[in-house]
This record gives sequence, C-alpha cells and structure tokens, in this order.
Amino acid sequence: MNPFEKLPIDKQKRIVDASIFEFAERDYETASMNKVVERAGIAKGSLFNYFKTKGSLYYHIYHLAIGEVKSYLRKVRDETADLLFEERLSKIVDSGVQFITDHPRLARIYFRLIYSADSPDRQKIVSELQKLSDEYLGEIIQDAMDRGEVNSEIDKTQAVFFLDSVLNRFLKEYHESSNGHKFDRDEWVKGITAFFSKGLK
Amino acid sequence: MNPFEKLPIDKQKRIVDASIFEFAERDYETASMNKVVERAGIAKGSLFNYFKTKGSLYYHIYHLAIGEVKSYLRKVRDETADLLFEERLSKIVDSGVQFITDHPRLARIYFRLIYSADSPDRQKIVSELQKLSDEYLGEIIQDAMDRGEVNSEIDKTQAVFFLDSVLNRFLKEYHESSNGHKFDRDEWVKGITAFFSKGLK
DNA sequence: TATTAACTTGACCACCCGGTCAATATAAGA
DNA sequence: TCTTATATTGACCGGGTGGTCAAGTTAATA
Repeated sequence: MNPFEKLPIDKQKRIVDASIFEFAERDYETASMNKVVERAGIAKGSLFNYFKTKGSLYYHIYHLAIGEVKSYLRKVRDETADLLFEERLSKIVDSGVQFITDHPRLARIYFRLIYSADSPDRQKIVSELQKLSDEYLGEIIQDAMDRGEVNSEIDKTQAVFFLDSVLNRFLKEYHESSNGHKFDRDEWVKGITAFFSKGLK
Repeated sequence: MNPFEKLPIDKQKRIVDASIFEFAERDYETASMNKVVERAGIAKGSLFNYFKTKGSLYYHIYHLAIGEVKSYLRKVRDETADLLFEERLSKIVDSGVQFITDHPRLARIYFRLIYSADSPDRQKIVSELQKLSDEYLGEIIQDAMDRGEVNSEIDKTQAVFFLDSVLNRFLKEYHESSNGHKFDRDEWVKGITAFFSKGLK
C-alpha cells in the first residue's frame, strides 16, 4: 500500500486539488512541484514521499481525469441505448458540456492530453485515448447502422474519425470560451446532429 | 532596419533553421535559446542582439510559418476557382498534405499553435488564425452555396466550423503518423469530400 | 596605417527546476 | 514515562533558464 493512500482523506484531497490546479494551469513540463506543495500546504519532501516523481503524480491525476470522463460517457451511453441516433448524439454532446461545467479543470487537463500532450509517454497515452474514443463512438455508430439509421456502406473508421473531430473540437471551443456566450448551445447541438445525420445517411 | 536583416543571407538562414528546428521540437516555454545558438553556431549575445527576447524570435518564426501556410492556401484557392465544391475540397486537402510534406517542421509549429499554443499572446494569435480560417473556408462555402452545390439554408458559421475541425484534425494526424502509412491518402480524401458534400446538401 | 565605429563573444547573473536527505516532530509500544 | 519506529520538514544540490555586458574582434573611414 503506497504511502499516499494511508493519508487522511482531507489531506489527500488537498494534494489532489492542488495538483489538478497546477496541471490544468500549465502543461506537464512547466507545471511546478514547488507550486503544488505550496498550494497544498505541505513540505516538498512529503510530496516526493507520496509520489516518487513528477511523472507519477501526473499519472495519478491523469487517470483521475480519464476515469471521470469515462464515467460520464458510460452513463450517457447506457441511458440513451433506445433513442434514435440523432437524439443520442445530442445527449452525448450535452453530457460533454455537463462534464466541462462540472469539472472545468479536469476538462482542461483532458484537452491538453488530447491536443498537445507534452506529457510523459505521450505515445502511449494518446493511443490509449484513441482506442477509448474509437470503441465508444464505434459502438454508437454500429448501433445506428444496425438499425438502419446510418448507411452501412460508409467506412466506420472514417465516420468515427469525423464524429470525434467535430465533437472534441466543439467541446474544446465551448470550454475555452468559458461559460461561453460565444455558443448558443442548443443551436449548435442541433446543427451538429443535423449535419451528421445527413452526412452519414 | 533591425540588425537581423543586415546579416548575410546564409547566416540568417542558419539562425532561422535552428529556430524552426527548436520550436518544432519543443513548445514555446521549453524551447531553449541556448540550443538555438548552439545549433546555429553563433554566440548567445549575438542572438539576443538580433532578437531582443525569446518572444520576438518566436514571433518572427511563427509569422514565417503562417505566411507559408497562407501562400499554399491562396494558390490552391485561385487554381480551383472553377471546380466543383467536391473537387475543390479534395484539392485543398491535397495541398495541405503537400505543405506537410514540404515543410514538416513548419507544420509542427503550426499545429502546436492551433491546438496547444502555450505561446505568448495565445489569445491574439489564436483569434488571428481563427479569422484566417473563417474567411478562407467561408469563401469556399459561399461560392458553393452561390452555385447551388451547398444548401444555403445551412448556418455558414457552423459549416465552416465542421470543415475546419475535420480538415485540421486529418492533417494533424496525417502529419503525426509521419510518412503515414496509417492513412491511405486517396481513400481518406474521397471519404472526407463525400461526407461533406452529403452533409452540407 | 592609425583611429574609430560596429559587431561578436561567452562568462556571468538571478532565478527556478526536480529531487534528496539529515534533522526533527509525531505516534506507537513497552 | 521512556524508547523506538514512522512521518514530516525544508535547506540544499546540480543543472538549466532567459537575459546582460565588458572585453575582444572585425570592418570602415581618413
């Protein structure tokens, strides 16, 4: 059992919060362990006692973020299993927006990961995320094909790619225009779903 | 006239090449002026004589990259003015692929800029690029609408957004899977154009 | 050639980094 | 209460950073 897990919960939380703050604010290389300990109110030696390296702390936080993303995705996937493709897509976007609202800092870490990723083992992480997205969107599209809502002639890999590109980009922009009055959410969700149901028909 | 422009062309080139190399390899914060001077074979003091700060060197290189991108875009836009939307789109993607092949390091700097951009004045740069893309793709789409190839009822802003998302993402992935046998280029160009001509009809 | 002007150099500065570890404070066991 | 084991601390280390500037080199002028 690693020393971090033996800590009182509130201390764990302080450290995790400080780390999330720092890794959301700056990318991996420029994020500072000094800033983390300062914010968490602990000594530097302690932090390096709980996490041997900066990389392992990042790993911990990154898994936290991905875990949370997965949980949102799973939930909306299961809750919309019976809906039409178009409605389903719309709910998925909604869920993404909700995630951003609930966890703006985790969202930031997530987008950093996808788009820039100067993280350690970028290669591994990115392909892990790619696989996650491929499987998830692949299943959504396969379902829609099986029900005849999406043209089965279309290359599934490409369809997933298009969906992934637009969805992630939309959520990223939405996130950046924080509490973004730049986007009329409903208008965009409608536009996105309409575009895809036509494009994939 | 700033001191850099007074330099012999080959020395200028050495410095520019070294800077492109460094800013392509590492992002703005972690790129090192020491590495640049080492690679360019000049003294540190000289570099800071030509460019007062790291930021201003970056600014110079970044403008170079954008300038090159613009030149490719202009060219393909003018050469395809008479083609159908679908063919035109296909030529634009081709041109993007060509740019990546001709200038892989500038491409890397460009993608860093778009997607992560821990650059100085990120805000300004990103909105500048946004505007460039909006105008460019906006014109392409407007042309297609005028000729009845794209449904004029569709929100143009959204159409541009979708196009921008997919094109940039495709080029980025193509770039990263360098000399990317991951993508059958023709297959993908066909898929992309087909998807958009259906989706925007 | 002698003198001045412009350019080039790299040692140096203050600062910050991730990581270490002897000293200290705290908790547990006898 | 005294002793041992464990957790916490922060001064310290080697190394890298962007940026400076007095001293040295080269080029231009007279």
